[in-house]
Amino acid sequence: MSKDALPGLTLCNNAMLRRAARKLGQFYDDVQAPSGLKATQQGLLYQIHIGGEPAMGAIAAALVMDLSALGHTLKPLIRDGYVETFADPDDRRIKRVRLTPRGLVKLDEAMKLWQVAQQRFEDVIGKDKAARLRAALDEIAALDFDLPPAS
Amino acid sequence: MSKDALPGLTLCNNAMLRRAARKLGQFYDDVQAPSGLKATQQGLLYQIHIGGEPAMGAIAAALVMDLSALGHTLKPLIRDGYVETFADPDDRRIKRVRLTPRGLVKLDEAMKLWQVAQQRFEDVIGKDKAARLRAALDEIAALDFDLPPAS
DNA sequence: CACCAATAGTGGTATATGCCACTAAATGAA
DNA sequence: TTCATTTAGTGGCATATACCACTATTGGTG
Repeated sequence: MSKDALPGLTLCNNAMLRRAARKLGQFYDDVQAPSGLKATQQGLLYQIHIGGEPAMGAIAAALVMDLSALGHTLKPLIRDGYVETFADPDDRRIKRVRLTPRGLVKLDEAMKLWQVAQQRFEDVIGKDKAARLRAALDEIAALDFDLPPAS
Repeated sequence: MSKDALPGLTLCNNAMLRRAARKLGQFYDDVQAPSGLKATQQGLLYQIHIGGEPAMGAIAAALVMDLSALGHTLKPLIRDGYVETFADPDDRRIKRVRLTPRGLVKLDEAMKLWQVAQQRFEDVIGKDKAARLRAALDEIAALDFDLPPAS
């Protein structure tokens, strides 16, 4: 069997997803670079902002992200003074997160650039297609792969 | 706790893409774990396999990945003896990559698990929808965001 | 030939993410 | 109340990825 006959990685849903994520991530990062925030950081700040002093676990769940990964990602943002954490008074296991005033300003700044990137992407790909894509991606993020055997 | 009233990050194409990539990546990784390879590594081995001793730059281009990122990602695979590199005799700047016999065996093993993950995902999401999704993702990976140079 | 610009990779540094082992705090019995 | 269990985070380690500065080659030019 010749290698040339083998199907490319175009068939792998996961590989395609990652590849597109790299491409789009580079684009959004590029546009948002002047703010000093990566697109991921801007998204995280936004999530915290609209979350109402969310618990770390809540953020991680919303972003379908490992809790420890969230903790690591948060560190540069805390170091730079954009977010701060505090223990929930009713349950000291819970650590809540909020933006600092400085973080709020920075988020504002980054959001303006985000709009530019978002707009340009949708101009290029088409608004409808983008909406359909997001719907599909949302569905994937919500999937449950668990096999339904004994329980 | 439904904060779905606010314009969540569901609107950001990039955030949605990353989130779905995390989710799907975790699933594929999980299924492929018994092989000892991450899904990304399996994809990379596969790309090398079908590439015919590709140059590093060619791999990076195919995967829409930074060249230096590829170099770093390759290191564990070289360390574990799955791939090896050699200089192109006609152009010593170029470094070509190939699978070792051991790498080929490992790829075979991982591909069997990949099929399981791939199959299960498509069972859950629907084969048509998966195909359409891959097409959209392929399109994104091929986009050119450069502003028209107004020449 | 001598030089300079373009090309291909390397290494360092930083963020993004995941898993695992471990700690602390709350919970649910016994 | 006491103790096992569950829940929420932390820290360490490893891979994934990007950008930048730097090196080694190759090619084109005067």
